[in-house]
Amino acid sequence: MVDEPRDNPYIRDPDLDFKEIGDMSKEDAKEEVEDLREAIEHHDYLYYIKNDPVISDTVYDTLFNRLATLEREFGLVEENSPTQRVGGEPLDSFETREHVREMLSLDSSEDEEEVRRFDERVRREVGEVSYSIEPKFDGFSVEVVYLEGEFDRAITRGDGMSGDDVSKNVKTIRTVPLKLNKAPELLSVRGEIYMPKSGFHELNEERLKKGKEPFANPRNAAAGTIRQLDPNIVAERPLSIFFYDILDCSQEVKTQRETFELLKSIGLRVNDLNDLVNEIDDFIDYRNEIMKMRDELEYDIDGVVAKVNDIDKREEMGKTARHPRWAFAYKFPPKISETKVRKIIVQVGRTGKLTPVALLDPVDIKGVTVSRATLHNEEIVKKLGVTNGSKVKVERAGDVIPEIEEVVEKSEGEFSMPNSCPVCGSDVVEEGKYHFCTGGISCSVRYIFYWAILGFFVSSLLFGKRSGKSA
DNA sequence: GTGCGAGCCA
DNA sequence: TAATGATGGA
DNA sequence: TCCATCATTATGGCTCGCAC
Repeated sequence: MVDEPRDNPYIRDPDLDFKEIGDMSKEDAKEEVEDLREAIEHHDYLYYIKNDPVISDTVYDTLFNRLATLEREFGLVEENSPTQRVGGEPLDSFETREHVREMLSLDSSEDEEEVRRFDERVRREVGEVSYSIEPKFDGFSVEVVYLEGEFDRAITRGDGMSGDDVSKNVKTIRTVPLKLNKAPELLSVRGEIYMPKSGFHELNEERLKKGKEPFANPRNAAAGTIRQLDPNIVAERPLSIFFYDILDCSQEVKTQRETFELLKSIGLRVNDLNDLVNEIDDFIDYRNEIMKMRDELEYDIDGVVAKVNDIDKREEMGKTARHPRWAFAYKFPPKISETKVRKIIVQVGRTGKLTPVALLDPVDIKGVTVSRATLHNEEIVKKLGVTNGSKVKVERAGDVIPEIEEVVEKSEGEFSMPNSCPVCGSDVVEEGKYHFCTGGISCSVRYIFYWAILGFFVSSLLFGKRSGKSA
């Protein structure tokens, strides 16, 4: 638990009878600024993280304004002062930065059997284990680094090795502390940024009033917000964060449980639905319990995660190129909707591979309009029996990728791959389960250069127009 | 002001 | 983000 | 046979920069 600062006059029943600025020396101001910062940090913690404020909003605002005034009048503005959350100059672009350690994604499935197989593999490799279990948040993850207990930087996941430095934007998030309490010298943590459902709805109402397009769903609103170059806009959007992992820490941590305890004790916001179990059955029950609560939560989740609690055992299990081998996400079943296939089209990829894609009557699946779904190859289309005009069940696999589940109502005819390439007209050949365009380079070249030529044409027009004007 | 591609998130 | 299929190792 | 890995394909929403 974060300690209450001692000998600070602005914690409980703050004295708001401030000295006249004209009567103060710079030393006086410095002292007061330090007390105010410490107090405001603490009040932020109580308000945003513990949800248990000890002063009213008006008193808070008074303290905040006093701090801003002193900083301005005496030239005491500092980067990690609470007053610096808001505002700042817009960036030209984001800098790319390396993570202290790679940020992997989790292996996952909706299938209970897969979860049991994961458990068997774990026990085969490292013996008896307990699992730390927690919800899987549907936001986007960032690395946040604290040095000497002070906020240093925040980096998006990117390709896992390095990402964009979005520090200025992340600093506007009230649930991200700028200073930590008794923190290790070096601490790099992973957290999930999200937009609370209520904030999302309020934001959309405001946007409608202003005649702007509402956002489609909280996740994309949050992801879009963090890509804003102007932190002032970010500051007005309701973002929040949960921290859940340590990437690097100068203090030894032995288990996932200790991770949560450490994060909490230094003032980082942690979700409280996590638990510890010894049996995989308990994890499966947990998933079903959380699934029932899903709609009542203030944030979107797309499943639950089990992590081997003991960190030595994790190291023993290691990782693959994409996932740690000691963790597994048990996802919720995707929402299934019915719609009609308007038409099956065939796309040609960079390598000349032909892929059938179903164009659908648009349906809304959990805040996303689905209007097309890949059918992978001819064999799969035939196995499913998808034809133009048939009624189908669609889901979003992993709540992301549209996928045709089954045909509900067939229609006339049968799909087959065209004999000639829909892009260049060359012959099409079969290679295993796939079809390829024999136009080879000339097809893909034509495909790519079509745009290049168009671009050249347009730019030469433009060039002609400009030189005409200047002449 | 609008539209489109690139590049990002999942 | 997911699914697929080829490939290579145990 | 089982498993992991790789390359390739695919979706939708969002912001930004640039062209018009």
